[in-house]
Amino acid sequence: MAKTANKKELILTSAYQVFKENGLEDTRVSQIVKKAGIAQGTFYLYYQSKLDVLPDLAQQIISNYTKYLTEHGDLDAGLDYNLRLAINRIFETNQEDRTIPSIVYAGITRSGDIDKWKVIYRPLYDLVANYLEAAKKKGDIGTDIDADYYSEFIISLIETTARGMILFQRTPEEIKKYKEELASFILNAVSWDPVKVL
Amino acid sequence: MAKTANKKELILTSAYQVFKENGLEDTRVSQIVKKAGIAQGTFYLYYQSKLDVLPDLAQQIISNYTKYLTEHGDLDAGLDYNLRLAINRIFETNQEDRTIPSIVYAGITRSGDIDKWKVIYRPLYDLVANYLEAAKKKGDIGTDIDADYYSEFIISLIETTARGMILFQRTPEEIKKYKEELASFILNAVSWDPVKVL
Amino acid sequence: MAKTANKKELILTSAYQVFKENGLEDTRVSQIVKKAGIAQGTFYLYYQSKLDVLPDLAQQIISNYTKYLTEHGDLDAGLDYNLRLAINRIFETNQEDRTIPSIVYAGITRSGDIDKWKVIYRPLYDLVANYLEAAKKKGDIGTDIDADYYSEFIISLIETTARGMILFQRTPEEIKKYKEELASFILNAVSWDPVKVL
Amino acid sequence: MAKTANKKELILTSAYQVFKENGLEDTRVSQIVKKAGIAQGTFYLYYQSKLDVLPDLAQQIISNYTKYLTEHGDLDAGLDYNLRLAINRIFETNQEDRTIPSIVYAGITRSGDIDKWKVIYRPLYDLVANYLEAAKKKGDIGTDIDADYYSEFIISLIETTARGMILFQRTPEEIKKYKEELASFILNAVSWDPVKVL
DNA sequence: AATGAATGAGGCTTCATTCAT
DNA sequence: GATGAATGAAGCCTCATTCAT
Repeated sequence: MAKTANKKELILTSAYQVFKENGLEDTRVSQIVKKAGIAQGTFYLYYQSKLDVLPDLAQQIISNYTKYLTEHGDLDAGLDYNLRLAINRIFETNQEDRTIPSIVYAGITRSGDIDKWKVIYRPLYDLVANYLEAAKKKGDIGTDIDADYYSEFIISLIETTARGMILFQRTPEEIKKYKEELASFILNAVSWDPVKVL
Repeated sequence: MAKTANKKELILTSAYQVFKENGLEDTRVSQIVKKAGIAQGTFYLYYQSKLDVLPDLAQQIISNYTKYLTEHGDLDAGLDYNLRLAINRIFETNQEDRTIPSIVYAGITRSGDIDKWKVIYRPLYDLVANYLEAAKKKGDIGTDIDADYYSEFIISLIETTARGMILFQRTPEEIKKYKEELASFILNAVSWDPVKVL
Repeated sequence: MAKTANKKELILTSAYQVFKENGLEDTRVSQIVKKAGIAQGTFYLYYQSKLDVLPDLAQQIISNYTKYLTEHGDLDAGLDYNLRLAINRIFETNQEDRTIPSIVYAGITRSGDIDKWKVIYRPLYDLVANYLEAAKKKGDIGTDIDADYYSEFIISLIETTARGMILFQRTPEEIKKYKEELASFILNAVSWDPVKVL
Repeated sequence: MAKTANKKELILTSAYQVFKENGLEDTRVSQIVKKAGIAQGTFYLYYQSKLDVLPDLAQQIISNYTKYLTEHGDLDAGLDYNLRLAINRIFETNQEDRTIPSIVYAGITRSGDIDKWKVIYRPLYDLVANYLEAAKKKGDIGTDIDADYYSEFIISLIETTARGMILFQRTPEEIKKYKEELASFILNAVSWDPVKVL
């Protein structure tokens, strides 16, 4: 039934908006259903609790990263370019929507279904791993690094640092500096030679 | 007054235990006071809410890291040695007590008093920055890296990765591998030359 | 229409099973329809609520008593024999299915249609009354007892006592003793002379 | 603290009144606390649910029977007198308050704590057993009857029959007749010789 | 400072019932 | 007749917080 997919979509969209407005803690199921224009009981037809929608939401967020980087990235442009693209995108997204770190972090932490999260992050990890493998072939970075582990470290570090920008309320100037230092740190980590901070 | 300090200590100790047993969400003030053997109202003489005790708890955890590394670290032993010491210590502590990531993260996220956190982490950041500066002087690592930023990245990355070990229930073998890769990643990031994974 | 009778039968059968498993309170219409393999709405085509099926269920239970006693009883065998037969049967049925007292009692208590219950019990009362009348003719029991009242007392007492066996979780030995004492009590009540407990 | 006993007493009193007005099913905890003039949460300091108060209520009801019979009964007056006193009292109490059978029956049925009920009924059983023993000594009734079992049967039968009066909405005339027949049934059951219905 | 009985707001969740298909 | 997604009223119960002692 088309209606079904529709209801779930409605819940997802409105849950995201309410989380954004009120934060995770202060979001009530009643607010979600009100915004979605559905009955209270309908919510429980699709999710068990407000936290239960987090994986689906995170799925969208992470997918958007992957989608954006796939569309705007350029394997030939070098690791440097693609890495900075990723940093910018993740920083900006977090900046625009301060609730994202909560959704993603709290979602992972509280979710009973941890395997879901592996699946969610997989495409993003693979994308970055591809960057690394391409750079290896071009001779830009060390051939002995393990792309699978390093891609995880890279994504984790970018996300964590982006989160810190929000938590500690960094100014735009500070953020700019952090992004540069972060890029240098990561590039150093993978490169044959240390990359100079510009 | 000794009594007063005693009560606060009691709350802290028992709060920690209850958090450990039940997790942050499922901890009730009533459980904390019960375990502490004090009256419900007494809790509010010292803390405003259960979340209000998190900074004090995190303070202890992070201080323990600093203390341990100060005692067991050795500036002359080289960055490699001290870094692996830090990784091991943080991984082990998280492994022994799975509630630590929640305490530290949720503490930061929910705390109204964000400046408190800067103070808490400062000594640990400084310690790692010292390692870097010492390594610079010895000519082990690049002189152009910014020790302040890099120390933050390093600590963040270790903590985030350690947390991942728990969340994704990594086996001891996997954890060992992760620790090695993580050390290599960080050492690469700061060194003149890439460090080979053993 | 055969289909219709079929659905009602399905509901009755599955309702009985669910009551048996979960008890009256904890039974949901959703469970009944699930077990019956029909749609939620279909239930309401035949019954107004879960309590509404109780009279039909009790009807079956009480009819089974009457049927069994009619088939296995023997007017010539004397009151003693038939009474013990009834006690055994009612005790055993209750023992096998602990939900029967609830069905019968709650059915009567909550049912709006009390006349239905008079009809349900009538055949069983009449059967016992027949036993008493036959015994009167044979001179075994007092001619001045009112068979209509006494048959009610007898059935009520057996059912109540049988229910007590379950509630108070009597052991098989205790139950045996209760059955004997109960038979003696009832036989004394109707006989010219007290009947000795064996 | 005197206050404590007070609150529990308040709950008990008002619960009884609300049960009486609305019946067991249609009673809400909110109604009980409103009538008691206490906060909703206070209720749960003393009872886990509305059903949880039933044993305490039944305790009072059964105790009242015992108390009344102890005060108005007369061992020397003979079993006949005391039995009719009990029948009258139980019938009248049930008649005055139609919710009593529900309280007592549902209380037993739903209570998790079945031992509580044994304690509640014990004094009443003992009282009737005493009547029987006294009658034995006077030679009024058979010496071979077991007073413990018979007293249970007698009380059960009176209560069940009294309940039937309400359920089937018997007229005062019918009730009178039932009481007589019931007395005769019970007296026959214990006597050396059948007692004539007057 | 310490106590702990009392408070009461309000979110969660269930589940009988409906009704468009 | 049959379906089952959707409804939404309504009651339970928790639990942080207070305050008289």
